[in-house]
Amino acid sequence: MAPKEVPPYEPQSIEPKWQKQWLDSGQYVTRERPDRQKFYLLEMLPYPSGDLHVGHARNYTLGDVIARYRRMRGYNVLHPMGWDAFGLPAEQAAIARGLHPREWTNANIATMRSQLRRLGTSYDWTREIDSSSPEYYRWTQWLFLLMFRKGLAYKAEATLNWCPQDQTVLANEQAEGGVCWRCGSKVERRKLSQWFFRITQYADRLLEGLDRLDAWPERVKTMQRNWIGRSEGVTVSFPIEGDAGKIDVFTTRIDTIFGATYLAIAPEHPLLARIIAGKPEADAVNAFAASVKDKSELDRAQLMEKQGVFTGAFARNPLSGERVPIWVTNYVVAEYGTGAVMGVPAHDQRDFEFARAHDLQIRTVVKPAGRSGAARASRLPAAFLEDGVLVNSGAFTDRSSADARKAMTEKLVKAKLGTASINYKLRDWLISRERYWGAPIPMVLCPRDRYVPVPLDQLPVRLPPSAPLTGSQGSPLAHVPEFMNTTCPKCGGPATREPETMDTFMCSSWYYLRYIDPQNVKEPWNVELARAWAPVDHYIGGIEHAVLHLMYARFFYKVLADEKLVPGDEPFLHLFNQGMVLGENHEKMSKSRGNTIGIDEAVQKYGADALRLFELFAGPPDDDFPWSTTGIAGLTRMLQRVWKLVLSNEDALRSERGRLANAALSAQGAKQSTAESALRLSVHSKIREIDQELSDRMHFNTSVAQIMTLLNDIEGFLAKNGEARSSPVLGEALRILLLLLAPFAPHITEELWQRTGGEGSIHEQSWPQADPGALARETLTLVVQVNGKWRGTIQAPPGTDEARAFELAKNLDTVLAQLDGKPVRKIVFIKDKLINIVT
RNA sequence: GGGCAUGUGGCGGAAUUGGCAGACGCGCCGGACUUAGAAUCCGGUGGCCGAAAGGCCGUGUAGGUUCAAAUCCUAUCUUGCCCA
Repeated sequence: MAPKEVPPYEPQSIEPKWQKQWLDSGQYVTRERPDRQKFYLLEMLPYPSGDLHVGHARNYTLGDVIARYRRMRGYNVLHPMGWDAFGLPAEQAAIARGLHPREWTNANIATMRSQLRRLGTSYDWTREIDSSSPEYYRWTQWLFLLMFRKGLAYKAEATLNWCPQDQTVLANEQAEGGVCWRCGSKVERRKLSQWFFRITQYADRLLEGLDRLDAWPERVKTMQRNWIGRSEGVTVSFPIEGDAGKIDVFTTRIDTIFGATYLAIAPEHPLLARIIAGKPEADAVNAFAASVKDKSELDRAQLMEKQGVFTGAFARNPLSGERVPIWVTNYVVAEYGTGAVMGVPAHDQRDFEFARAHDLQIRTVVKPAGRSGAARASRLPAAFLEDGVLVNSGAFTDRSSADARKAMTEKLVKAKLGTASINYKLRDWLISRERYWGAPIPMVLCPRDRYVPVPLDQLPVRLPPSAPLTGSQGSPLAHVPEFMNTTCPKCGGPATREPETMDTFMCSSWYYLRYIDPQNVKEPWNVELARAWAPVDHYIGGIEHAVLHLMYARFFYKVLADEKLVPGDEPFLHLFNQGMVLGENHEKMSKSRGNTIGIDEAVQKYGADALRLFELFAGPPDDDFPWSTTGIAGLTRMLQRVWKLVLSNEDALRSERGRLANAALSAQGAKQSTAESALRLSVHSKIREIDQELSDRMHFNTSVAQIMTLLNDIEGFLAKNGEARSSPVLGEALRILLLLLAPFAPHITEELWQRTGGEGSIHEQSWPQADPGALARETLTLVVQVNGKWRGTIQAPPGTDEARAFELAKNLDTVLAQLDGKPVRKIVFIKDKLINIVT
């Protein structure tokens, strides 16, 4: 039988056809199916920037492959999509172009939604959410009020991070290293009254939960642990000389207190003004403090030189009784700990550098265990940071660091000069923003009743349709009288609304719960449904949210768990951080570098299936890889070969389908030719290996390679066995090829399934099962080594013993030549694998 | 400075448990088809020696453990990330 003429493969026409069909038929709408095991698969909520490139396409493709695979495996899959639609860029665009943020956002959502559909993703679009819609932010406000009721939301004045570019305050996490997480501007310090969430109350639980997240990348957990920054130590008081006050310092190394030769305090320290009052040093101190305060946190953090001035005041060391000078320095930050540290130059590197620069005493009080005599301080090249044995420490001399810490703490506690305490780097989460495009904070300020929450039945507090957007002058809402002027829900008197909006990280801290019950108008979600679906089984997103979104969402979830609104206490079981797609020049893809490849462009040129395959094939999903124009062309070629192969051998596929079950094929194994058995071995071993990747390891690059190999094997089989075109083994191979390829390239497989008479959608078929009969081999290839070097292979039936293998091996010419009559000293034999002859 | 990653052909990468290094793809070389090209198909493709059979070398570098090391250990360098 001559190969049939086949029509050309035209992704541009078949792909949109199936995308429409899938959407119209509601094939991917998720229904409650208590009879099936649930699988909640989620990619991080995207911000509708309206600008998707092939790098963004990568994690949606990864997610879609998993979703399609799990459905074929019989899971009830929840795979939703929505928009993190509040946020600054919409407002900036409004200022720059006079567009309303709503219009700009809607246009971007429309673009991105169509781009995602054009990729062939299988989202349940009936659950789509828009965090900037009143139907959604009503519940964000509801959650704010829940926090308020639980005493977890409060308003307080503090010195905060202010981004001059974005004209708003930022949470600590969002100003890491002193720069704005969004725009990279240097952050300024401003004293303002703002709303906070008491995330610090959950610090220990956030830490403890990390230990149970086995399926999270270790580095994300480490980053969260570092950010929370728990340290155990002592808060110890240094009484100020000639003053009733005292300076509290926190230290994890109380054992070094006898080496404290000065105290360093932040320029913002509350007692500073008092201790310098009337002193000759006052002017110099004030000038220095002012110059430091002027600098941004970034400048302060990056300043190599440790600067400071003496205040003229002294304090008393509570254990040694020694008099220590108090300095104001630029390296102690008011926000951390108590805003003061004890300077122990011999045992802290920063103190060491500072002491060197300002000629302060360096006194060794801990020496390495087992060495006699303290090193001479003047000759120390650096501070000695480790634990050891105490010297020069009064009654504590000769004790170990650990011992001394215990004893000193006890003594200080008894004397009421210290307390054992735990310090965290984590600060409370600042959630108010001076911007328009966000969810209004549902609080009313009444002259009589102070802050009064808006009653739940009055939610949502709607954003006014417009507000003056200038990018300056504080909260835009404050300039909208219709919004601001209201009545107090408590006393009915005139009152004003809170003019600030919420951090958009609040919207994304709970959205995965809204997908579970997106149309609910009575509550944010139904608790029973949450029990059925939460937590998210597999979460895919970028490493940039390691601390931000992922910590906020965990905090929310724990609060909700306390309220019994969700099952368990961690929202995301398995976390996956995908790598980046770099430009063809191996640089990060960005507009400014001019190396971006848009989704539309790529789909137009190569088709969605080829794009998806390339994104998966180019490398393991957690590594970066560069875009390659010739690389993706190779995937188009592969799809063309699949197309031709299947259509020109349609008859084999049709005749096999439905008539011969796997079992029947296996039973007639004896009747199969060697070539047929070899083909079945290839087919069924691919099932097994692809299965393992899709459910465990997620290295889809090797799965795609397996499918390519299978394609090569089928073509090779046909090239050598032209007469086998009607073989049921060929039919089975083609059917399984299509099924295995379906999650990766959903359109071409759907089209071929239909063209070859398959019933229903290929995506609703069961995933193929590897047939153990096909995997059983008559002979295996054993590696033969002489002295650990490869010298050939032998064919032997499974279970061949050492003696027989040695017989076969020593007859190989290459082995004979190597043995060369030398006596065999030892044989290493690994059954069914290898024999190594040692001479 | 500390911690965690990372390093394999011309390129992307594979080798899941210590057991044939380089699967699969790209690129390149040769051939078929073609007036020619494109597309497609077939063959080759780590380096060195060799007509071939085959041999030697080879996973950043230097050591080590082992019958056997890309894989384990020690030191060191590169690049990246996090912390300071």
